[in-house]
Formats: sequence, structure tokens, C-alpha cells
Amino acid sequence: MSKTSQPKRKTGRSLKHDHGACIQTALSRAEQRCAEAGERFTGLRRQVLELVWAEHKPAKAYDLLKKLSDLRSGVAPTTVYRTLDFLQEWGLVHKIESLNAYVGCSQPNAEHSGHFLICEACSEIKEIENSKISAWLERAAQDEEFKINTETVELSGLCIRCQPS
Amino acid sequence: MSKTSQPKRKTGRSLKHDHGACIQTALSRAEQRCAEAGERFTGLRRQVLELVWAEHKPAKAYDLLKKLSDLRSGVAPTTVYRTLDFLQEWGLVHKIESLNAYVGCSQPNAEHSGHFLICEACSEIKEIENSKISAWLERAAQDEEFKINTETVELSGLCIRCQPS
DNA sequence: GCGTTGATAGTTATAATATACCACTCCAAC
DNA sequence: GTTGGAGTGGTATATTATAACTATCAACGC
Repeated sequence: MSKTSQPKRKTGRSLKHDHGACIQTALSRAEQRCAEAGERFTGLRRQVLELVWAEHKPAKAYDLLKKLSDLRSGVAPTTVYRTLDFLQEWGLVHKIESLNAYVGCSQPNAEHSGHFLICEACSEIKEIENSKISAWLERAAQDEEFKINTETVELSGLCIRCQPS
Repeated sequence: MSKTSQPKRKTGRSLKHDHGACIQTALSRAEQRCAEAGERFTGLRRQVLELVWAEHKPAKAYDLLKKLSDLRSGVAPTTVYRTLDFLQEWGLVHKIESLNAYVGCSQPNAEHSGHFLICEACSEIKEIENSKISAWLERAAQDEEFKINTETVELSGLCIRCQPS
């Protein structure tokens, strides 16, 4: 690993990760994506997406609900779930089924199922872009003459920073 | 496909599938597995496993609860979840995370994560034994220096019988 | 057999996750 | 400016899951 003089970030992510920029990128991509799709990227939707992106960790709906309540009034479970549904529909967030939680998607322009690495120690989630995985899974499904619609691939274990050396 | 004179079964599964035998096999494997492991395969555990195996479709915990209540008294959510946890621990059932439901495992002797094909039309679930999938996923994870502990692979779509011809 | 001990199961309560349904608002198209 | 539909607010409830405590059972040493 490269050694730099940058201070270690509180998030525990790599020394080079500028998370502020990371969120901003996600928000502008979302804006763009909605514009393309003719959908409105409203204040509520922006706020929820921003909260989901607060960390590279899964966000639970009811935690988002609490945080969102600090930002605006009249927030009920419905509010959060409806908004998450919208964001999911346009590929802006993914649901992690094995955790009942949500993460931001960094490639919202591509129609894709997400494939995830979930660290059991630090909870960080990385979406892997390996398109070979989909191809492999397609092939395996074809052996059974099965036509895949959506893929749920969630690999739990230890990220490199959390593995014992 | 081979043409036979066997009557079509109500379950909608292949003409050759004898589900009674299928359940019996599952139960004896479970018994054997528990014996090996030094665990008790009690009446409750047997009943729950039998209910899970009633169909090759995902069984919801609260549906199992209802059915189990017809078989014995004093059945509460705890009863069902505790028993499902036990069965999962020994690889006798798998949880389908994307459905919050459970299916019986046909290879309980092998330590493995299940990989599933889930038909969105008829709800049937098939566990695929393709060991290549695990190898591929391992490889993809290694690119990120990630150590996989458990794999959740659930492919939703249409089984061969439910695809439009 | 008899008591001890740990595993199994019963009981009650509540937490966590998610959806249904209706009403009101606001914006964009006409 | 009206109108129609998307977006949001508000209330209620359904569904999924766990906590914490008690009672029972079965295996084991004595």
C-alpha cells in the first residue's frame, strides 16, 4: 500500500477518499438522471439521497426517518419508504436485502443489479462493478433454462482493512 | 423433454417429481445430519422442517406459525424463529433474504451458501449446485482483497415452465 | 433411582420493518 | 386560470423479528 502524509479520516475509508466530493458527485448524477428520465428531483428526494450517502454504510429506513425528521416536519415511515422506492426505481439507491438497508449507487446511469461486498466488522459496503459476474450468473441460469430478471448478490465477510494481518 | 404417461401433479412441478419421497429424503438426511452433529432432531424441529418442505416454495415464518399451531399447542413467533435458526445453523434450511422466507436445503451435508433461482410467476425456488459460482465470486472478491464469509445469491426471474413460449 | 445441569420449549411483551389508504398541495400543461 | 396528476402529509395497521423470563425435559454422573 502507498504511504502518504494525508491525515487518516474518521470514516476509516482509504486515505484518499474525499467523501464530501463523493456525495456531491452522487447528487449531481442523480439530478442528471432524473432530468433525463423526466422525473422531478425534489427537495425531499435530494435530502433522503443525501442521508443515504452520508456514509458508505447501509442506511436503515427508520434511521433515515429520524435524521430526516430533523430536517423537515411531517415525516412518517411512508415518506421514507416512498422516497426510497422512487430512488430505487431510478437506480439511485440499492436495497441490501440481507440487512434490510439501503446504500447509494454510484453508477445510476447504468441499468444494473448491484453486487455487493459487505464487511461484517466495519459495516462498509462496496458495490463491485464486475460485469463478468452477471455474465457468469446468466450462464449458470441458462443451464436450468431460467430467465433472470433481477440479481441479488450480497457477499458478507471481511474487507481488507478489517482482516487480521 | 421426455414424454411419459404419468399424470400431471398439482404442484406444477415436473411430471417425474415424487414430492412425498422428496420430503422423506429431506427428513432422513436431517436426522442423519443432527446425529452426526450430536444435536437433537426433536418433534418440533421435525414438524417445522416438514412444513418448510411442504412445497418447493418459500415458506414465510408466520405462515409456518399458523400451520404449526394446528399441529401442537403453545406455538408463538419465538417458537418458529428459534427452530428456523436451528435448522439454518445446521444447513437444513436456507433463508431467502429477498423474500423473508425459508426453503428446505437438499444438500445439508455440505457446508455451503445456497444459490437460488426464484420464479416470479409460480414462486418455485430451485437451489442450484453450481460450485463454479462460488469460485467465480471468490475470484471477484479477491480483486478487492475481500474475504467472503457467506454468499447471498438470489436470482429472480422466470422458470422454464413460466416463460412465454 | 436421584439430583444436577444444560438444552429445549413455553409465555408474554415489544421492537423493527413495511404497507394501505385517504386527503391535501403544488406544479405543469393546456 | 383551470385542471389533472404527481408529490407529499397524516393516520392506521400489517408484517417480520427479537428480548427476557419461566418451565420442562433428557442426558449424565453419582
